[in-house]
Order: sequence, then structure tokens, then C-alpha cells
Amino acid sequence: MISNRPSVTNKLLAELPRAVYNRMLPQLEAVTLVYGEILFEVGEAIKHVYFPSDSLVSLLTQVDSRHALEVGMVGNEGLVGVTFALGINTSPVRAMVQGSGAAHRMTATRFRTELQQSAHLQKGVSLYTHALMAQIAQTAACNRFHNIEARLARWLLMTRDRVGANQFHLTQEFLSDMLGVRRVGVTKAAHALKSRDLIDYRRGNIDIVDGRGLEKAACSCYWLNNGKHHKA
Amino acid sequence: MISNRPSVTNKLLAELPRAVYNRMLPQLEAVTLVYGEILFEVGEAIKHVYFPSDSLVSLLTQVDSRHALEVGMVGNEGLVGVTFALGINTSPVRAMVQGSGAAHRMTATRFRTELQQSAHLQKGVSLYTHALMAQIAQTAACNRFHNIEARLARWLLMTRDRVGANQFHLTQEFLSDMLGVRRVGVTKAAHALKSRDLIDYRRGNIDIVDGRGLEKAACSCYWLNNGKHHKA
DNA sequence: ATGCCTCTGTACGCTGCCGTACATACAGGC
DNA sequence: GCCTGTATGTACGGCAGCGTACAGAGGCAT
Repeated sequence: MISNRPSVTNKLLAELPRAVYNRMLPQLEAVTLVYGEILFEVGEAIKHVYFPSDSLVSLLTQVDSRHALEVGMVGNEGLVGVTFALGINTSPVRAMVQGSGAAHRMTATRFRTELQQSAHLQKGVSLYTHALMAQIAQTAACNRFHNIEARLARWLLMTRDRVGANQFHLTQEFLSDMLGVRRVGVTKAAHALKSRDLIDYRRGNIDIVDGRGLEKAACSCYWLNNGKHHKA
Repeated sequence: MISNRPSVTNKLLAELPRAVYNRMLPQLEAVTLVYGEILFEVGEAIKHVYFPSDSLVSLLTQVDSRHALEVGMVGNEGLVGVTFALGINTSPVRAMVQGSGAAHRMTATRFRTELQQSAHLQKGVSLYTHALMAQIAQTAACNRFHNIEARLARWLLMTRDRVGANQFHLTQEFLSDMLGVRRVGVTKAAHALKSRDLIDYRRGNIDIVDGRGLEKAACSCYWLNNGKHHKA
């Protein structure tokens, strides 16, 4: 018989031993995250941690009122709120929903209890924290050395890998905040990629036409950090 | 009476409860780190973790053969090898000694044992890991938006805070790798700061003349992330 | 003191991105 | 259909930093 418990496709949860997984399930609340929603703001107390399944969350640093920059991207391979697992109940970054979709969340206090009770969960979260640190460091270097076009290509590929689809909704305005550049800069880069038949887009709907080609257009950072850390 | 055990001034160690501290001491090996020494390379297995006391270590990402960039700085407030505490025995970054001085190190396997035995140590390492993540994220944004001069000022101040002195040895060539810019770029920025009587330097010996002034010349990232996270 | 090596300063053309402003095109509501 | 808002395209001067090359200048060793 089929249970009516939420179907959890978050990998971090899915890789837990059966017993731990089952114990955690009733504590998880299924939620739908929507594009633009802010899960937590810088310095704000974290109330829940989120386990995306087919949603996608961006971690952003705000420099001043005009400038923002994405430092990390969390899909179903991780959780939003790793800092909480490190014993801090505020976030150094803003977490914003970049791709609408399903996720499960758990209250911060319950999550803490679970962490204390399960070495497996601790281990999984630690591994993911490490992967996230590596991603942030890689992104930092990428932002410094690579041009907008290559970074845009990489970014689109990383998004594709996490949502598992070649189409998704994103405006250029939004992308400019992710890459930390002017909207016009995104327009030019996107135009260039489009003219080479690598992508297509129309009013926020982006379509990756030639994935292979796009991978060539992206900087090598993509391969070094494409969210497949666990697979190696 | 005065014991002849090594005087450990690393804050992470110093803040441990007496009992834990005493148990760890015999496992710690006093070492002297020298400018330019590489503690570990990207992807290499970590043999030891390091607790700097008056030495200073840079965490670098190597993009290609020509381009490197510092993403984090570790002084006596932390440890080098946090990723190991997260269950990964390789480092995603290169760790390079930026300021010669004393440190204590422990073999990776012993460190892991200690971690399992002491919740206090775990807690301390977790908090530091969080601070380091915040630092890396902040640095990422800083590298994206602020000009060389402001970044150089910030960098010198961060170094000062960690070594606890207004003078230290650093060539402009070295600095260019830290900031991810040309050496000439550093020369110009340093020259500008010198002409404003904020710093002085001569063949690698840098002297912060006017700390207050330098703080004004630095970007706001300095205040957001000046290694005093624990004090708040 | 001589010579070498390292460190710092200067020059020059180039390009990617910036800030800003404005023009076009598409979508949905009425 | 028309209007309005949103999304995308184009234009233009300006500048910070790039890549490269070479010139002084201080330290150190022989």
C-alpha cells in the first residue's frame, strides 16, 4: 500500500537511513516556495530550515542598497540554513527563492534536536556544508576573473542541473542581481548566447537549446562546481 | 610554578574548558610557519590541522595557472583545516602562510578523535566555520564591487588585526595574488595610500602609519567582517 | 665596490563593464 | 482594440583595471 506521507525528493533527506528518515518525516512540513520569496534576511533569526525538492534557492550578499551578489545556490542536493546547524541562529546571507517549487521545512528547534540525535544527519549536513563552502569560494573567484557571458552560461547550467529542466523563468533584471552586474550587461551576454543558438528566451522564459554548446561557453568553474560533488 | 608546556595563544583552543584543553595539549605540536610555506594544496589529503597563534594563513583558490585569489584569512581566531572537521579530508582551497610565526598543529586523525570526544571543541569549530563562511561570502562581494585601493586598505587592516602589529612583511607581488589583480595595480593603490600618509613601505616591509585613516579608506566590508565575530 | 636580484615605479594602448537614458516589443486586462 | 506595465534592446561617454614592457632603486653577497 502507498502511504500518503509527503514524497520527499531532497537528496540530503533521501540519503538518510530509513529509521532516521521515518522519524524526521512527521516533523517536516510540505511547503511551496514561490519566485521572489525571501526565506530569511541577513541577520534575521532563522525560524525554519528548508529542504528544497524541486525548488531552488539563492544565497545572496547585499553590499549596499544598489548592489547584491549571489554567492551560493541551493537545490535538492542541500538545505537552506546550514549556518543553523553550526550553532548560529542567524544567517550571514539572504536566502531568496529563485525557482518556484516544492520544499519541506522544519522548525529550527526541532532541527536542532534531530541533529543531536542523529549522527547520520550531522554527517550529511556537514558534507553539504563543505560542498557549499567550496561553491562559495569558487563563485568568488569566478566573479573576479570571468566575463559576464561565461558566468551567465555557467549560472544557467547550474540552474538547469538543480531544477532538472531546460526551461525556467527568470528575468534579466533578476539575473543582473545574481551576477552582480547591470541589467544591460545581462542583456548583451544573453543576446550573444542567443545569437549562437545556445539558448532562447522571451519575457523571462529561458530555454536552454544547446546544452553542450552552453557548457563550452561557460567557464571551467562549472565543471569544478556543478553540484555533483557527492557523485565523485 | 610555571609549566614548560607550549604557550598556546590560539583563541579557539584558549576558550576550551580546562579539562579538554589539558587533554589536547600533549597532542599539539609547536611549529613555526614561514612566509610562503604551503600547508596544503587543493585536493590534497590533509595530514594536520593548524592552530595559528601569531602566524597568519591565507586560503586561496587557484583559477588557472595565472590567476589566484584569496578567499579567507586565518589567524589566531581560528584553525586551518575546518573542512576536515566537516568530514572531508581534502581541502577545496590552498592554504599558504602569509605571516611567519608560531602555530600548533595536530594530526588529522587525532583531531578527529578529539572532535568526537568533546562537544565543546565541536561547538568552537562550528562557530569558527560559520565565521569563515561569512568571511568568504563577504570577500566574494567585496572583490566584485570595490576598487583595488579600498580592498588593499581592508586587507592590510585585517592582517594588522590578526598579527596584532602595525608592521609586517609582504611584497606587492604577493598582495597582487591575494587581491587577484596585477602587481602594477597594487603598486598604484599602495602608492596612493602612501601619498596620503596612511601607510609606509619599503621593499616588502609595510607599516600602517595612520590606522584610523586607513579604516576610512577601506570599504565597509572591513567592519562587517573584521575577525571580531565572536565579540558581538 | 661591483654585480646581481628583488622590489617598486612608470608608461601605453586596450577592453569590459559602468551609469544613464531612451526606444521598442510583448502580454494581459478592460 | 487599446492601454499599461513589464521585459528587452540600443546608445554613448567614461574609467578602472588589464597585459605588457621597461626603468630605477634598494639590499645582499662575493
